[in-house]
Amino acid sequence: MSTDTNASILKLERFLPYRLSILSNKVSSLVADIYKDKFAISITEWRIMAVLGEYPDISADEISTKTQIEKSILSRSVSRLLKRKLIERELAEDDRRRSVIRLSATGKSVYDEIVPLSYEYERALLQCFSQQEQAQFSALIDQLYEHANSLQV
Amino acid sequence: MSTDTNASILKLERFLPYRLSILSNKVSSLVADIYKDKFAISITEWRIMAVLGEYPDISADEISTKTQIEKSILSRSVSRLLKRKLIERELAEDDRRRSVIRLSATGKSVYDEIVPLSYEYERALLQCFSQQEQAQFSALIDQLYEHANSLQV
DNA sequence: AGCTAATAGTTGCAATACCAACCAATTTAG
DNA sequence: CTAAATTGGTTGGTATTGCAACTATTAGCT
Repeated sequence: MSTDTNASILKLERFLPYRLSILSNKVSSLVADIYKDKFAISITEWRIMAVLGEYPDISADEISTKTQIEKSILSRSVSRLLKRKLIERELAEDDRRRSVIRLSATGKSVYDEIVPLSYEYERALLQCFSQQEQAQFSALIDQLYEHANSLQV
Repeated sequence: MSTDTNASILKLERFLPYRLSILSNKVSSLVADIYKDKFAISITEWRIMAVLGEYPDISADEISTKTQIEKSILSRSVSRLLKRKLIERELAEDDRRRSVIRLSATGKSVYDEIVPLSYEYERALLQCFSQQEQAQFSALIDQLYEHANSLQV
Protein backbone atom coordinates (compact mmCIF):
# COMPACT_ATOMS: atom_id res chain seq x y z
CA MET A 1 0.00 0.00 0.00
CA SER A 2 1.28 3.50 -0.66
CA THR A 3 2.50 5.16 2.49
CA ASP A 4 3.88 8.63 1.71
CA THR A 5 0.81 10.83 1.60
CA ASN A 6 2.81 13.83 0.38
CA ALA A 7 4.43 12.17 -2.57
CA SER A 8 4.16 14.26 -5.68
CA ILE A 9 3.77 11.33 -8.01
CA LEU A 10 1.04 8.76 -7.83
CA LYS A 11 2.00 5.16 -8.37
CA LEU A 12 -1.20 4.05 -10.02
CA GLU A 13 -0.38 0.35 -9.92
CA ARG A 14 -0.05 0.54 -6.14
CA PHE A 15 -3.05 2.74 -5.56
CA LEU A 16 -5.68 0.80 -3.65
CA PRO A 17 -8.82 1.86 -5.55
CA TYR A 18 -7.11 1.04 -8.82
CA ARG A 19 -5.87 -2.31 -7.60
CA LEU A 20 -9.28 -3.28 -6.29
CA SER A 21 -10.85 -2.32 -9.57
CA ILE A 22 -8.40 -4.33 -11.63
CA LEU A 23 -8.73 -7.32 -9.34
CA SER A 24 -12.50 -7.18 -9.33
CA ASN A 25 -12.67 -6.87 -13.10
CA LYS A 26 -10.39 -9.81 -13.55
CA VAL A 27 -12.26 -11.99 -11.09
CA SER A 28 -15.67 -11.04 -12.46
CA SER A 29 -14.80 -11.31 -16.10
CA LEU A 30 -13.69 -14.88 -15.64
CA VAL A 31 -17.08 -15.94 -14.20
CA ALA A 32 -18.92 -13.69 -16.60
CA ASP A 33 -17.45 -15.67 -19.48
CA ILE A 34 -18.65 -18.92 -17.96
CA TYR A 35 -22.19 -17.63 -17.44
CA LYS A 36 -22.27 -16.11 -20.88
CA ASP A 37 -20.79 -19.03 -22.79
CA LYS A 38 -22.79 -21.77 -21.14
CA PHE A 39 -26.06 -20.02 -20.34
CA ALA A 40 -26.10 -16.75 -22.28
CA ILE A 41 -26.67 -14.91 -19.02
CA SER A 42 -25.02 -11.68 -17.97
CA ILE A 43 -23.57 -11.03 -14.54
CA THR A 44 -26.47 -8.74 -13.78
CA GLU A 45 -29.01 -11.34 -14.81
CA TRP A 46 -27.19 -13.96 -12.81
CA ARG A 47 -27.21 -11.78 -9.71
CA ILE A 48 -30.93 -11.37 -9.99
CA MET A 49 -31.42 -15.09 -10.35
CA ALA A 50 -29.03 -15.74 -7.49
CA VAL A 51 -31.00 -13.53 -5.13
CA LEU A 52 -34.22 -15.17 -6.25
CA GLY A 53 -32.72 -18.57 -5.54
CA GLU A 54 -31.98 -17.43 -2.04
CA TYR A 55 -35.11 -15.36 -1.48
CA PRO A 56 -38.04 -16.48 -3.61
CA ASP A 57 -41.08 -14.22 -4.03
CA ILE A 58 -39.53 -10.85 -3.44
CA SER A 59 -40.22 -7.58 -5.23
CA ALA A 60 -38.02 -5.81 -7.77
CA ASP A 61 -37.27 -3.23 -5.16
CA GLU A 62 -36.03 -5.80 -2.70
CA ILE A 63 -33.86 -7.34 -5.42
CA SER A 64 -32.48 -3.91 -6.11
CA THR A 65 -31.44 -3.27 -2.53
CA LYS A 66 -29.99 -6.74 -2.12
CA THR A 67 -27.97 -6.71 -5.34
CA GLN A 68 -27.29 -2.97 -5.56
CA ILE A 69 -28.53 -3.08 -9.14
CA GLU A 70 -29.98 0.27 -10.15
CA LYS A 71 -33.72 0.08 -10.63
CA SER A 72 -33.90 0.97 -14.31
CA ILE A 73 -31.31 -1.66 -15.12
CA LEU A 74 -33.16 -4.08 -12.92
CA SER A 75 -36.45 -3.36 -14.65
CA ARG A 76 -34.99 -4.09 -18.07
CA SER A 77 -33.14 -7.17 -16.87
CA VAL A 78 -36.32 -8.50 -15.32
CA SER A 79 -38.07 -7.98 -18.66
CA ARG A 80 -35.43 -10.00 -20.42
CA LEU A 81 -35.57 -12.78 -17.87
CA LEU A 82 -39.36 -12.84 -18.12
CA LYS A 83 -39.16 -13.00 -21.90
CA ARG A 84 -36.80 -15.94 -21.62
CA LYS A 85 -39.13 -17.50 -19.04
CA LEU A 86 -36.38 -17.85 -16.47
CA ILE A 87 -38.44 -15.99 -13.89
CA GLU A 88 -42.13 -15.40 -13.19
CA ARG A 89 -43.86 -12.33 -11.88
CA GLU A 90 -47.25 -11.51 -10.46
CA LEU A 91 -48.77 -8.53 -8.73
CA ALA A 92 -48.65 -8.45 -4.95
CA GLU A 93 -52.14 -8.76 -3.49
CA ASP A 94 -51.64 -6.36 -0.65
CA ASP A 95 -49.95 -3.62 -2.70
CA ARG A 96 -50.60 -3.48 -6.40
CA ARG A 97 -47.62 -1.29 -7.11
CA ARG A 98 -45.34 -4.11 -6.07
CA SER A 99 -44.87 -7.33 -7.93
CA VAL A 100 -43.60 -10.62 -6.64
CA ILE A 101 -40.86 -12.35 -8.56
CA ARG A 102 -39.58 -15.88 -8.45
CA LEU A 103 -37.53 -18.31 -10.53
CA SER A 104 -39.55 -20.36 -12.99
CA ALA A 105 -38.99 -24.11 -13.21
CA THR A 106 -36.57 -23.51 -16.08
CA GLY A 107 -34.93 -20.72 -14.13
CA LYS A 108 -34.53 -22.96 -11.14
CA SER A 109 -32.89 -25.66 -13.21
CA VAL A 110 -30.48 -23.14 -14.71
CA TYR A 111 -29.84 -21.84 -11.22
CA ASP A 112 -29.12 -25.35 -10.02
CA GLU A 113 -26.55 -25.72 -12.74
CA ILE A 114 -24.85 -22.42 -12.14
CA VAL A 115 -24.57 -22.60 -8.36
CA PRO A 116 -22.06 -25.45 -8.24
CA LEU A 117 -20.05 -23.87 -11.06
CA SER A 118 -19.90 -20.66 -9.10
CA TYR A 119 -18.79 -22.33 -5.94
CA GLU A 120 -16.25 -24.31 -7.87
CA TYR A 121 -14.88 -21.13 -9.38
CA GLU A 122 -14.70 -19.46 -6.00
CA ARG A 123 -12.91 -22.49 -4.63
CA ALA A 124 -10.41 -22.39 -7.49
CA LEU A 125 -9.81 -18.71 -6.85
CA LEU A 126 -9.24 -19.20 -3.16
CA GLN A 127 -6.85 -22.04 -3.67
CA CYS A 128 -4.02 -19.54 -3.62
CA PHE A 129 -4.83 -18.83 0.03
CA SER A 130 -4.39 -20.91 3.15
CA GLN A 131 -7.44 -21.34 5.35
CA GLN A 132 -6.14 -18.63 7.58
CA GLU A 133 -5.50 -16.25 4.72
CA GLN A 134 -9.00 -16.83 3.41
CA ALA A 135 -10.45 -15.88 6.74
CA GLN A 136 -8.23 -12.83 6.98
CA PHE A 137 -9.00 -11.66 3.49
CA SER A 138 -12.70 -12.11 4.01
CA ALA A 139 -12.63 -10.18 7.26
CA LEU A 140 -10.54 -7.39 5.78
CA ILE A 141 -12.92 -6.99 2.86
CA ASP A 142 -15.85 -6.62 5.21
CA GLN A 143 -13.95 -4.22 7.39
CA LEU A 144 -12.93 -2.03 4.47
CA TYR A 145 -16.40 -2.08 2.98
CA GLU A 146 -17.96 -0.97 6.22
CA HIS A 147 -15.42 1.77 6.56
CA ALA A 148 -15.78 2.98 2.97
CA ASN A 149 -19.49 3.10 3.52
CA SER A 150 -19.01 5.32 6.51
CA LEU A 151 -16.90 7.75 4.48
CA GLN A 152 -19.86 8.45 2.23
CA VAL A 153 -20.89 12.08 2.06
CA MET B 1 -15.79 -16.94 2.50
CA SER B 2 -18.21 -19.66 1.41
CA THR B 3 -16.91 -23.08 2.20
CA ASP B 4 -19.42 -25.74 1.16
CA THR B 5 -18.79 -26.25 -2.54
CA ASN B 6 -21.81 -28.52 -2.90
CA ALA B 7 -24.35 -26.19 -1.38
CA SER B 8 -27.44 -25.92 -3.50
CA ILE B 9 -28.03 -22.27 -2.72
CA LEU B 10 -25.63 -19.49 -3.43
CA LYS B 11 -25.26 -16.82 -0.80
CA LEU B 12 -24.62 -13.93 -3.13
CA GLU B 13 -23.59 -11.51 -0.41
CA ARG B 14 -20.84 -13.88 0.67
CA PHE B 15 -19.68 -14.78 -2.82
CA LEU B 16 -16.19 -13.46 -3.37
CA PRO B 17 -16.53 -12.07 -6.90
CA TYR B 18 -19.68 -10.25 -5.87
CA ARG B 19 -18.11 -8.86 -2.72
CA LEU B 20 -15.06 -7.64 -4.59
CA SER B 21 -17.24 -5.98 -7.16
CA ILE B 22 -19.35 -4.20 -4.57
CA LEU B 23 -16.32 -3.14 -2.61
CA SER B 24 -14.49 -1.89 -5.67
CA ASN B 25 -17.52 0.04 -6.88
CA LYS B 26 -17.94 1.67 -3.53
CA VAL B 27 -14.30 2.60 -3.20
CA SER B 28 -14.03 3.89 -6.76
CA SER B 29 -17.29 5.78 -6.79
CA LEU B 30 -16.18 7.81 -3.80
CA VAL B 31 -13.00 9.01 -5.56
CA ALA B 32 -14.82 9.34 -8.85
CA ASP B 33 -17.12 11.88 -7.25
CA ILE B 34 -14.16 13.91 -6.05
CA TYR B 35 -12.48 13.91 -9.45
CA LYS B 36 -15.73 14.71 -11.17
CA ASP B 37 -16.92 17.45 -8.83
CA LYS B 38 -13.64 19.30 -8.53
CA PHE B 39 -12.04 18.68 -11.92
CA ALA B 40 -14.74 17.32 -14.21
CA ILE B 41 -12.54 14.33 -14.90
CA SER B 42 -13.66 10.72 -15.11
CA ILE B 43 -11.85 7.82 -13.49
CA THR B 44 -10.65 6.69 -16.89
CA GLU B 45 -9.31 10.13 -17.73
CA TRP B 46 -7.65 10.34 -14.36
CA ARG B 47 -5.96 7.00 -14.83
CA ILE B 48 -4.53 8.18 -18.10
CA MET B 49 -3.24 11.35 -16.52
CA ALA B 50 -1.88 9.40 -13.57
CA VAL B 51 0.17 7.15 -15.81
CA LEU B 52 1.43 10.15 -17.74
CA GLY B 53 2.48 11.78 -14.50
CA GLU B 54 4.50 8.72 -13.71
CA TYR B 55 5.72 7.98 -17.24
CA PRO B 56 5.82 11.05 -19.47
CA ASP B 57 6.13 10.68 -23.24
CA ILE B 58 4.66 7.27 -23.72
CA SER B 59 2.38 6.04 -26.49
CA ALA B 60 -1.33 5.33 -26.29
CA ASP B 61 -0.54 1.67 -26.53
CA GLU B 62 1.76 1.81 -23.53
CA ILE B 63 -0.91 3.67 -21.60
CA SER B 64 -3.35 0.98 -22.55
CA THR B 65 -1.21 -1.84 -21.22
CA LYS B 66 -0.35 0.03 -18.05
CA THR B 67 -3.91 1.04 -17.22
CA GLN B 68 -5.74 -1.89 -18.78
CA ILE B 69 -7.96 0.61 -20.56
CA GLU B 70 -9.24 -0.83 -23.81
CA LYS B 71 -7.76 0.92 -26.81
CA SER B 72 -10.95 2.33 -28.30
CA ILE B 73 -11.92 3.80 -24.97
CA LEU B 74 -8.43 5.10 -24.59
CA SER B 75 -8.49 6.70 -28.01
CA ARG B 76 -11.67 8.58 -27.22
CA SER B 77 -10.48 9.60 -23.76
CA VAL B 78 -7.25 10.90 -25.24
CA SER B 79 -9.26 12.98 -27.71
CA ARG B 80 -11.23 14.51 -24.88
CA LEU B 81 -8.10 15.26 -22.87
CA LEU B 82 -6.48 16.82 -25.92
CA LYS B 83 -9.53 18.95 -26.55
CA ARG B 84 -9.37 20.16 -22.98
CA LYS B 85 -5.64 20.75 -23.37
CA LEU B 86 -4.78 18.60 -20.39
CA ILE B 87 -2.38 16.51 -22.45
CA GLU B 88 -0.26 17.00 -25.57
CA ARG B 89 0.52 14.57 -28.34
CA GLU B 90 2.98 14.41 -31.18
CA LEU B 91 4.00 11.76 -33.64
CA ALA B 92 6.94 9.57 -32.71
CA GLU B 93 9.86 10.24 -35.03
CA ASP B 94 11.03 6.68 -35.31
CA ASP B 95 7.57 5.18 -35.91
CA ARG B 96 4.86 7.33 -37.38
CA ARG B 97 2.10 4.98 -36.33
CA ARG B 98 2.87 5.72 -32.73
CA SER B 99 2.35 9.01 -31.00
CA VAL B 100 3.95 10.31 -27.86
CA ILE B 101 1.73 11.71 -25.15
CA ARG B 102 2.48 13.85 -22.14
CA LEU B 103 0.71 16.07 -19.67
CA SER B 104 0.43 19.71 -20.72
CA ALA B 105 1.33 22.45 -18.24
CA THR B 106 -2.34 22.71 -17.33
CA GLY B 107 -2.57 18.96 -17.10
CA LYS B 108 0.43 18.83 -14.84
CA SER B 109 -1.05 21.42 -12.50
CA VAL B 110 -4.31 19.50 -12.33
CA TYR B 111 -2.30 16.35 -11.72
CA ASP B 112 -0.42 18.07 -8.91
CA GLU B 113 -3.71 18.93 -7.28
CA ILE B 114 -5.25 15.51 -7.64
CA VAL B 115 -2.31 13.44 -6.43
CA PRO B 116 -2.41 14.62 -2.80
CA LEU B 117 -6.18 14.27 -2.76
CA SER B 118 -5.85 10.72 -3.97
CA TYR B 119 -3.29 9.82 -1.39
CA GLU B 120 -5.36 11.46 1.27
CA TYR B 121 -8.36 9.43 0.21
CA GLU B 122 -6.37 6.24 0.23
CA ARG B 123 -5.09 7.08 3.68
CA ALA B 124 -8.63 7.73 4.90
CA LEU B 125 -9.72 4.40 3.49
CA LEU B 126 -6.91 2.51 5.10
CA GLN B 127 -7.48 4.06 8.46
CA CYS B 128 -9.73 1.16 9.32
CA PHE B 129 -6.69 -1.13 9.19
CA SER B 130 -3.71 -1.48 11.44
CA GLN B 131 -0.30 -1.29 9.80
CA GLN B 132 -0.14 -5.04 9.85
CA GLU B 133 -3.58 -5.44 8.35
CA GLN B 134 -2.70 -3.02 5.57
CA ALA B 135 0.34 -5.07 4.69
CA GLN B 136 -1.66 -8.29 4.83
CA PHE B 137 -4.46 -6.94 2.71
CA SER B 138 -2.07 -5.59 0.15
CA ALA B 139 -0.20 -8.87 -0.08
CA LEU B 140 -3.41 -10.86 -0.34
CA ILE B 141 -4.69 -8.69 -3.17
CA ASP B 142 -1.50 -9.22 -5.14
CA GLN B 143 -1.56 -12.91 -4.43
CA LEU B 144 -5.16 -13.30 -5.55
CA TYR B 145 -4.63 -11.20 -8.64
CA GLU B 146 -1.68 -13.29 -9.72
CA HIS B 147 -3.64 -16.43 -9.15
CA ALA B 148 -6.75 -15.19 -10.97
CA ASN B 149 -4.52 -14.26 -13.86
CA SER B 150 -3.17 -17.76 -14.00
CA LEU B 151 -6.70 -19.21 -14.16
CA GLN B 152 -7.29 -17.41 -17.44
CA VAL B 153 -8.22 -19.65 -20.36
C1' DA C 1 12.79 -5.18 -53.55
C1' DG C 2 8.16 -6.93 -52.88
C1' DC C 3 4.63 -9.26 -50.52
C1' DT C 4 2.54 -10.65 -46.14
C1' DA C 5 1.93 -10.12 -41.38
C1' DA C 6 1.84 -7.40 -37.42
C1' DT C 7 1.21 -3.06 -34.88
C1' DA C 8 -0.75 1.76 -33.47
C1' DG C 9 -4.57 4.07 -33.41
C1' DT C 10 -9.46 5.47 -34.99
C1' DT C 11 -14.21 4.75 -35.94
C1' DG C 12 -18.91 2.33 -36.31
C1' DC C 13 -22.20 -0.05 -34.08
C1' DA C 14 -24.75 -2.57 -30.78
C1' DA C 15 -25.22 -3.35 -25.92
C1' DT C 16 -25.17 -1.47 -21.48
C1' DA C 17 -25.26 2.02 -17.90
C1' DC C 18 -27.06 5.95 -15.52
C1' DC C 19 -30.03 9.86 -14.46
C1' DA C 20 -34.13 11.99 -14.51
C1' DA C 21 -38.85 12.19 -15.67
C1' DC C 22 -42.75 9.83 -15.47
C1' DC C 23 -47.14 6.79 -14.19
C1' DA C 24 -49.84 4.39 -10.96
C1' DA C 25 -50.86 2.86 -6.35
C1' DT C 26 -50.52 3.79 -1.59
C1' DT C 27 -49.58 6.30 2.62
C1' DT C 28 -49.64 10.43 5.40
C1' DA C 29 -51.26 14.64 7.31
C1' DG C 30 -54.47 18.16 7.86
C1' DC D 1 -61.99 12.53 3.42
C1' DT D 2 -58.96 14.47 0.44
C1' DA D 3 -54.64 16.72 -1.25
C1' DA D 4 -49.84 16.09 -1.05
C1' DA D 5 -46.04 13.22 -0.51
C1' DT D 6 -44.00 8.73 -0.97
C1' DT D 7 -43.11 4.38 -3.08
C1' DG D 8 -42.65 0.66 -6.82
C1' DG D 9 -41.69 0.30 -11.21
C1' DT D 10 -41.08 1.75 -16.30
C1' DT D 11 -39.35 4.55 -19.97
C1' DG D 12 -36.56 8.16 -22.59
C1' DG D 13 -32.42 10.34 -23.53
C1' DT D 14 -27.64 10.38 -23.34
C1' DA D 15 -23.09 8.85 -22.27
C1' DT D 16 -20.00 4.88 -21.84
C1' DT D 17 -18.56 0.42 -23.04
C1' DG D 18 -16.53 -3.24 -25.92
C1' DC D 19 -15.94 -5.66 -29.98
C1' DA D 20 -14.81 -5.71 -34.63
C1' DA D 21 -13.62 -3.58 -38.82
C1' DC D 22 -10.77 -0.33 -40.81
C1' DT D 23 -6.53 2.87 -42.12
C1' DA D 24 -1.84 3.77 -42.01
C1' DT D 25 2.71 2.50 -41.01
C1' DT D 26 6.34 -0.67 -40.01
C1' DA D 27 8.58 -5.35 -39.66
C1' DG D 28 9.64 -9.77 -41.41
C1' DC D 29 10.54 -13.08 -44.95
C1' DT D 30 12.16 -14.87 -49.25
